[in-house]
Amino acid sequence: MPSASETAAGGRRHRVREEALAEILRTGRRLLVDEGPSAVTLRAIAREMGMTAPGLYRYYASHRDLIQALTSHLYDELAAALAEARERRPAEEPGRQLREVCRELRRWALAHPREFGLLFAKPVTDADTAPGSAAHDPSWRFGTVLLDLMVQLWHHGSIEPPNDLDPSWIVQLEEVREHLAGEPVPLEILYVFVSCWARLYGAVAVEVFGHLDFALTDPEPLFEHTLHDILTALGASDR
Amino acid sequence: MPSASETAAGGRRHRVREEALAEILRTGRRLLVDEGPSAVTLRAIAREMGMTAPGLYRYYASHRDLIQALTSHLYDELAAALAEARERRPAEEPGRQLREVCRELRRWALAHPREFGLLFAKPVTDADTAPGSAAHDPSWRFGTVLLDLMVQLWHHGSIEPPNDLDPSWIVQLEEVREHLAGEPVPLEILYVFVSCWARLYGAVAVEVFGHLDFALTDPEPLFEHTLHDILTALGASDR
DNA sequence: CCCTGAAAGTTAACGGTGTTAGCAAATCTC
DNA sequence: GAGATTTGCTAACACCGTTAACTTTCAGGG
Repeated sequence: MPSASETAAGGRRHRVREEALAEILRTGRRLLVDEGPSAVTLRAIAREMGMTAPGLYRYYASHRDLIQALTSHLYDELAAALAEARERRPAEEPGRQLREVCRELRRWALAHPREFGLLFAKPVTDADTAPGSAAHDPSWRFGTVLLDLMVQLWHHGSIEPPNDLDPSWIVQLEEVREHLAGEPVPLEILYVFVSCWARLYGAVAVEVFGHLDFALTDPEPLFEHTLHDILTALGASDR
Repeated sequence: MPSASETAAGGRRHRVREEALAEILRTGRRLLVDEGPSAVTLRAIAREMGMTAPGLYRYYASHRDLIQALTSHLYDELAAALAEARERRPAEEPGRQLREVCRELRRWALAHPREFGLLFAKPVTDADTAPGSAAHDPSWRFGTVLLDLMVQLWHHGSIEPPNDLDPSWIVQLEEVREHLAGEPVPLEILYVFVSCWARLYGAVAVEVFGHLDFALTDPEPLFEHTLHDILTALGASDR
């Protein structure tokens, strides 16, 4: 029988372990923010926590795993921030909700550029995110906030589907469809979703990665223009 | 007086040095492509070249400098590829030229994702590219290929300037204007250029960085759609 | 022709990194 | 309290960037 000091979350031992796991990630993130990705080192994290590097192997099997866990955590944090932004507008107006969510994505990215870089500049920058890896699910938890909202928008608004849908896409789009709860979404509509996501990602990335610095100090108006285009494509014009 | 074995490029000694500099970069790039950015290491490069790591310091002052030189070289290669693509269409049709150049940018990025990542996912991923650093000029040599073509397009075509140009942009845009040869370009037109660059970068980056993999196997039609939008905004519709 | 001096490359070493093996202590379970 | 499990340690290995000091190579001037 479990000891009396247990909580609902299953065992005191288990609880302090969870706290240690969290502190490792917290420390790693602080290093990431303060000194850049190359400073997120097992020894540095251990040093900051007052322990030695090999001790961390009781919590993460490798440096790679630790970074992956941090990535997952950040995806969740971003998804939570987006969900919170969504709630700032009534559910009856998914257009306004989506606008708020897109703005929050940009806001979060600008406020946390290092974290954004870890999440969204990765697959090519270093180790490959395997299809079934631990970073896959969290990335979906993030993306679903956007996709679900687009589905709502599809119900409320009037998306005009493209007339020329490349047949090679159908296979992959059907896999995406399975990830969406509720009634099935037409593939043409999914195409619009994907193209809007591409546009949104591009608008945020080009700014956060510094590829507008050569010309603009404040790209916000440009982003707002892009956002307007996106919402129009989704049948949710300015009001 | 110089020895008889000299070539036009100034001294045999100097020539073998240039070749060594080039081989270092070549080797570093091969490591980048074959094993990822974290494998581009002084010791690995030296090992592949049959020498020892400290020897490389006769050529580059630090690992950072070497990476920066590699970055510059890749910017130049990309710029050359774009220029070559431009020449595939007659100068009288800057619209077709620009389309070819944009396609070549995507082609190059997909064929060299690691290199693209080094060039275009950097400022946030690690060390900061200082404003006056050596990577600044090469990045301009690349960007100018696009900007010059847009200027040509402005002369030939009909770009409709936006009616609401944020006043805070004027200062920075004027700095961009100085980098362009020939007659001065109106700031409103420059705004269109910048917004098209943002769109182009986003379209390529979202694909190369793998953020369409969840949905699409072949994003080319999506890119072509984006490209059509870009050319339309520049007053160079499909034909 | 040899002599000089710069350039190129070497080895040895320092502190940093991820990672493994083996051990000691603390803590939970019975 | 005894046994088992978890947690953290130290020592060590291979790799990294970087520096210092040394040797070798070799172009060029007297």
